Amino acid sequence: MPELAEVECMLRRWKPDTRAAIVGVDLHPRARVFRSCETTALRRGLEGARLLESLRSGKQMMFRFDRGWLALHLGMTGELRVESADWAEGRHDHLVLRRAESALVFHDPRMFGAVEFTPGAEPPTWWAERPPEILDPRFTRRAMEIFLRRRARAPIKAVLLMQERFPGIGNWMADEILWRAGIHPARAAGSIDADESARLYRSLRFVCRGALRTIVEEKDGSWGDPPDGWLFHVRWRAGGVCPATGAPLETATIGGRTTCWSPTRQPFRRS
DNA sequence: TCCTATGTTGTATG
DNA sequence: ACATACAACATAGG
Repeated sequence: MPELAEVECMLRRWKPDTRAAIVGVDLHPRARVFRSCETTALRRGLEGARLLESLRSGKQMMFRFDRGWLALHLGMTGELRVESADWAEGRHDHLVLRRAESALVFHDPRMFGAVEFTPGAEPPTWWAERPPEILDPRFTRRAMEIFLRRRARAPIKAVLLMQERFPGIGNWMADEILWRAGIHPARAAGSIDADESARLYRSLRFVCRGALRTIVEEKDGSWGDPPDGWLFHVRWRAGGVCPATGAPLETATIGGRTTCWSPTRQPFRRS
């Protein structure tokens, strides 16, 4: 499920609260989501702790407590919820942080998600070294182009999914961006010319901004759909047509992922 | 039964 | 050492 905007939406459910301390931590240490987590340190660090700050970098979430840093990744099916204080954990509720008035729940059926805990005042180094967000001024067209040149032989679709340069982009957003930029997903990243690169950069920022705006409008803790006219609304539909040209869409596996594009708007060509 | 799934990582190969 | 491709992870739903 979760790409940039959905992760942001989940993040906002776990709001900082400097008054409410964690009074209980429920978890099953053998669950796969704890594969990189020292669960005894997590218990020790979070019992009695307060959530000071909820942060996000791409799809990665980071919760700063007064006694340590809790990193969560939602994988393919992860969700964050806030439930009542007496919440009885269900089958896929892997981590429950209980407070006096409510419980913070991390739920993930497929367990591709991950939990990590770093005790103390300093965050882990990977967090300190996180790449710039796509909407950050430090995400420059030049930095994007240098990255594309380094990944010259890989399909552009696969390159857009690389979190080290395009944090938050997932399968549907990558297709949306390439459709908007008029670039065929199988094009080699190194063959993108200056005009295409300018369109790609603009589309990246447009789609990120648009996706985030839809979630900001939501009040009830769930996210809305992207705006009308986006590829998103038709990309999984059998017989879907391009919102811009009306021509039939195409689907294939590119970069290891199911990919949808409009052959009329995104013709394949070298250059 | 078989196929799919909005993600990442380890491993093999070039 | 670096870039690329792909199986594997675990579960639910069509």
